Amino acid sequence: MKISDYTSRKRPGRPRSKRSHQAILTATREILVEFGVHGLSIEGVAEKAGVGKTTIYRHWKSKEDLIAEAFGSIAHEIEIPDTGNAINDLTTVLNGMIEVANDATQSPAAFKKILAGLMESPALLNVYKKQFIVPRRNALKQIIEKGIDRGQIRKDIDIDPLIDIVGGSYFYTVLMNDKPVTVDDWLERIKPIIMDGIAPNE
Amino acid sequence: MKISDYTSRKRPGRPRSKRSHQAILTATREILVEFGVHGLSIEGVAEKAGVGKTTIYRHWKSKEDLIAEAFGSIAHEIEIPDTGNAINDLTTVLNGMIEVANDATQSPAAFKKILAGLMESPALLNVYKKQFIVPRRNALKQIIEKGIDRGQIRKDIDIDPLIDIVGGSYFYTVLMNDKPVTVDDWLERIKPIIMDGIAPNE
Amino acid sequence: MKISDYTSRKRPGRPRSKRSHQAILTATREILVEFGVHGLSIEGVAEKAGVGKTTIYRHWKSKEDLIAEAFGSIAHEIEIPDTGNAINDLTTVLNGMIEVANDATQSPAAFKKILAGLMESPALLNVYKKQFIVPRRNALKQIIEKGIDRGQIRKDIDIDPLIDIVGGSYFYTVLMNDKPVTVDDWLERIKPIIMDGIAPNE
Amino acid sequence: MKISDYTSRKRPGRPRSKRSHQAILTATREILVEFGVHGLSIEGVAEKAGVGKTTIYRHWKSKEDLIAEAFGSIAHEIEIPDTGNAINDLTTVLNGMIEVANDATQSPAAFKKILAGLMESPALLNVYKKQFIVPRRNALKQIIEKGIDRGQIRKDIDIDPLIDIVGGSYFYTVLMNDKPVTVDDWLERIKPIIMDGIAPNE
DNA sequence: AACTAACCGAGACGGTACGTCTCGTCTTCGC
DNA sequence: GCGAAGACGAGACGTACCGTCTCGGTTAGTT
Repeated sequence: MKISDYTSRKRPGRPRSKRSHQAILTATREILVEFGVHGLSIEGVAEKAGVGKTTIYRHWKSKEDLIAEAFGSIAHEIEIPDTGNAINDLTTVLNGMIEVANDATQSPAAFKKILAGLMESPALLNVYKKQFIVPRRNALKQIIEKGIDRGQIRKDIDIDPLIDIVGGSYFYTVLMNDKPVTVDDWLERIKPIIMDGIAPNE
Repeated sequence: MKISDYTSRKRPGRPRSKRSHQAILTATREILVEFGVHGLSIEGVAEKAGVGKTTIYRHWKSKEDLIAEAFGSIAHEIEIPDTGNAINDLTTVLNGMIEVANDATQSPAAFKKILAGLMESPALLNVYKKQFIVPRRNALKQIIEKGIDRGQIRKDIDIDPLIDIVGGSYFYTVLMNDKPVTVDDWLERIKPIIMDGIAPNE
Repeated sequence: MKISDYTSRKRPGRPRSKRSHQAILTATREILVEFGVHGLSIEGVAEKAGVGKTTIYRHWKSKEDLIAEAFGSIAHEIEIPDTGNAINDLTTVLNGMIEVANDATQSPAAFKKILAGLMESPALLNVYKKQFIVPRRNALKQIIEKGIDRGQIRKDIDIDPLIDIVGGSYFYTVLMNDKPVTVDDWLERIKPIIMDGIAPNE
Repeated sequence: MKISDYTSRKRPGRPRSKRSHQAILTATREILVEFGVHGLSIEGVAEKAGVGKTTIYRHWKSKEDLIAEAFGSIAHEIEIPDTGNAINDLTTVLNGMIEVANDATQSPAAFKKILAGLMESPALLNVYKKQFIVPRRNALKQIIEKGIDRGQIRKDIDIDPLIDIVGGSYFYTVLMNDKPVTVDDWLERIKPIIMDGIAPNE
């Protein structure tokens, strides 16, 4: 049983409080957005959530686990678009990445701070990988593969490195720029270079 | 005057001890390599360097400042190669980036840890930018420009985004992979995609 | 509620540890005896007591408060003798003062050091007054008053100044002599002078 | 040569500055009066005197030595009165002790603070003994002896304990009272008790 | 209805590190 | 060589959090 599986009702005794669980997650997310990973302390979360520290450690086995779950609600799952046009679908997914950075946290600077904070430990890095990268990488991959099938993208393309390039440039742009990432900052600038690489050979 | 400008002999009183200054930097670098930014404490540095904490705070105004300077000696300046062949020169610089990651710190995992640690604060991020990115970006830029002049690289290329892509993918590869970056992991994989974008149109 | 009132079980949360509380007091007393007020540091107490510094600050709001309480267990309360003979009773109390100096701290030099240390601050001086002087002064006063009633001490005596003289000479003897105070050093020497002043006029 | 013997002009080089020496003593005395022994730091003295710390340590080998000398100018030497009336002479000397406490330091509270501070270390205690007690004890002793010769004081008196009682009660009164000592507080209160002990038996 | 197991909050626990302070000493320059 | 300025190693200060532990008191679902 996962430590945070508070819903499981096999075991005896008083069940975990959903209210507390939720309050902790909310407090965590708010602190994360306002102060970043760095400025988050368990004691701070406990106070903000009106909860004992023990309760937090009962639900999550570490600070990192808590942050992981809270980050999950920022970089939520995505749907994979399928309009029949691979280029459009790619653009949709990539735009979605920008939106996460700018919208999900209210303040765009917050996303940068959080992202940077996730580098603090291998565990948190894995959170970023699992919660953010993997779903998007999968989406891109599927779209590209479909695009290749449809002849919209040239078929000798090496998909994984391409996605790494896109993901890396996203990551880099988010972290290194002082301003929030915009479509023009990132997508429009990399497009010409990437496009040459994926445009179907005629 | 910078707080760490211990050499300036305008001011009266006992001059800052070069020996202590150096011992602190060395201790910092060693701790950084072994334990990462996260595992570095001022008290640890002081003890390892055989120095009082006050001396550290006298030379650097914060932990970040100290790390910045110590990082500088890991990601040292580079020379810009000029063999007449832009592609070769680019490869040299990019190989150099891999070497920094793998050699400068003895342990390749260390570089990943340090790099991640530098994301902890905007100040440290700037250190990475200034100490690592800017010199390499400048090198790449010069080489590309010369390559364009010589007709080795097509001239409608948008240089800055291209370099961002390369830098981002480097950064991403270093951080996201569990193993040290190798030429094959990174350079050989991105080459085909990048090359299509820069190869001269004939 | 006093900060050190760890016994009160009105408040929620884990109760203060009596074991730690006691260990701190013991360590404090031992350090006090060995090194004096001057040589006592909170960190030293914490280490000797096997306790975190925070625990000390949780139980006592300052170093002075801690010393005050620790001193209390050196200069403990006294019982007021009542044998019917005021002169004997006085002698008992005064001998008790000598015993405190010589016995309670194991080493007589220690009492001198501690007493001197208590002069360091008005707060500590008050501790001495409250913990040491006041109870003894009260005892002497009661005995003298009873002695006057019984006609053992002349009734026109001015009690307070007399006690001041006795207390002062005690204090002075403890502080100024290099050796521990003995009955002969102090009590026997002042007796003739005092006695003349208190012997009943016939 | 005493370390503070700045006047000696045997040795080569720049002579010690009387100006600095004096400034240090003055600053010390002023800080002593205002903040007590406790509140005096060498760094504070250096700054107030406009002098380097080294200079202080060149003139006095320790903080205690400096305080000793500065205290000397507060509890200055006394003259031994000899009016032919021992009781009058005693009163003069004792009044002088009160004056030292109240006048020499401007603020009477200061004397209490300084006196308490002198208990901090055996060295300082010796300063008090040597600078303050010994001269006054000698004066009292001489006067009493002359008084005995003249038949003004009874001759079976034990002089030393008597003086201890007087000195102790002075010391005690200064330290324990919150207000400055006055003639009435101290001298007038102890007189009746002491007098009975010294009045000549007729 | 009583029992019991796991929850809850509050807050204490031993620790580590922080950045600041002052100690008494050391080291340089310029008079 | 003295005097000033100020750096030096040392170590204590009181504070902030860490992750754990310990209370009295809930809150279900068994018996």
